[in-house]
Amino acid sequence: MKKDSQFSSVGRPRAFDPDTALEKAMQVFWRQGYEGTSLSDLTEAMGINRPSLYAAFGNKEELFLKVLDRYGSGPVAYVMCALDEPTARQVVEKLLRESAALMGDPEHPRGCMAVQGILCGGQGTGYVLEHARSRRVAMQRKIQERFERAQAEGDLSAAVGAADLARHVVMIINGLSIQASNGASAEELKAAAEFALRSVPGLD
Amino acid sequence: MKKDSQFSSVGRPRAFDPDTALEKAMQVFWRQGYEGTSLSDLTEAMGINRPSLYAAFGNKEELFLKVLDRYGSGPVAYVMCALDEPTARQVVEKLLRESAALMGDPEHPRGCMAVQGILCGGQGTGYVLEHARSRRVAMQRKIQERFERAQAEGDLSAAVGAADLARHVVMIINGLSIQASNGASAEELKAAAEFALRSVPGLD
DNA sequence: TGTGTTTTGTATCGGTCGGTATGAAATGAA
DNA sequence: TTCATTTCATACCGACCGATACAAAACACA
Repeated sequence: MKKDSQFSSVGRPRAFDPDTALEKAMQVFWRQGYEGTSLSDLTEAMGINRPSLYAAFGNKEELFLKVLDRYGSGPVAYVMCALDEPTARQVVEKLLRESAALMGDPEHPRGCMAVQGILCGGQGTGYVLEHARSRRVAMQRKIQERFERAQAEGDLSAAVGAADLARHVVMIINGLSIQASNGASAEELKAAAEFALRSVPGLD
Repeated sequence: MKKDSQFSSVGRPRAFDPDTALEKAMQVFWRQGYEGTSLSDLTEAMGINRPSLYAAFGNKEELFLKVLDRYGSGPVAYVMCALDEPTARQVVEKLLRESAALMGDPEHPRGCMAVQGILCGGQGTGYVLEHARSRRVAMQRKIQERFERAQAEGDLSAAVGAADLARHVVMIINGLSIQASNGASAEELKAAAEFALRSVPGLD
């Protein structure tokens, strides 16, 4: 019985901060994708050596899943936050504007990590690919449920399908991601979000 | 001075058809992406061995570029074809409907190859990545120029920016691609295209 | 039947991949 | 000081990567 993931006061203390190391790993995966990132890339960026990485994070797959968690609760936390907006219109506004802002932010790599780093993949990447895909689907479902609530509360027309609208919004966000990786500037992304916002039907 | 790419009547005849081999290669790259596809995957799918592949197509990079050409003049030829429609509205309709049809077609891998197989990439894939990106940008520009013509011809409101509209349409198409790789059915993709079509502004 | 030419199959190249064995170094406890 | 425990750094593992060397095989031509 090992007491893993529990920091122990005995033994040699680790010479790195797991949280900042995870942040560095996220940057690399974000920029290069899962398959495009080698362990050498990771250890160099994280400032640690291989055995330390495996001891702290398991292996490359598990590290990426941890990075995905961090990504969801960090840079794209605005998604869940946007669902708390009072009306469907404000939810969509916040989703699109924050997405454009994030993907145009020069501080991060371009585009969405869950799109950038995961779409493609050979046979060895089945598990990671499936995991990230289910995350994207889950996000879309959350948005759909929010729209269903909005219809029940009366601030969204019942004429449009909540599933259709949610899918449309997610498509716009993913479109923004690809525009960003195509080299679109922050201003262009902002303009694209506003343009799409003007065209979404059913939002009072 | 070698006379390459010219079929010579002398010497042992090749035992495979380069065109069908290229088709097989496209299927694999489409499904697995550039980095996710190994030479063993390619030779197995194409039914040829390594030296034959190199003699006929150069190397992995050149093969992928040839596949990209084939992709543009084959499965996605409808894009250039759609630009010949008489009005901007019909152009957009054809673009979105054909995109949804292609990406939902169970005969091909899901999604768009230029998105699926190229977005992510490490340092070694710079040239291929840049090439495919410039293709996506060029396609968007073609669509923009078509809209500018439509504005000059009067079937598209001058109130909307041609660049904005073109970018929006491309974003929808790319969004469809990601929906497809998320597992959306052909019917869902069709519905998504119709929904987006209803919401595009400026189309009479 | 040779002879030159091109493709074929096999076997292999150096390099890099993800993942580890091993022992030294650094701590708290005894 | 000594020991148990944990992390550190080095060096290495087999497997696979993209790419080739080499010679046998299959053709046209003489």
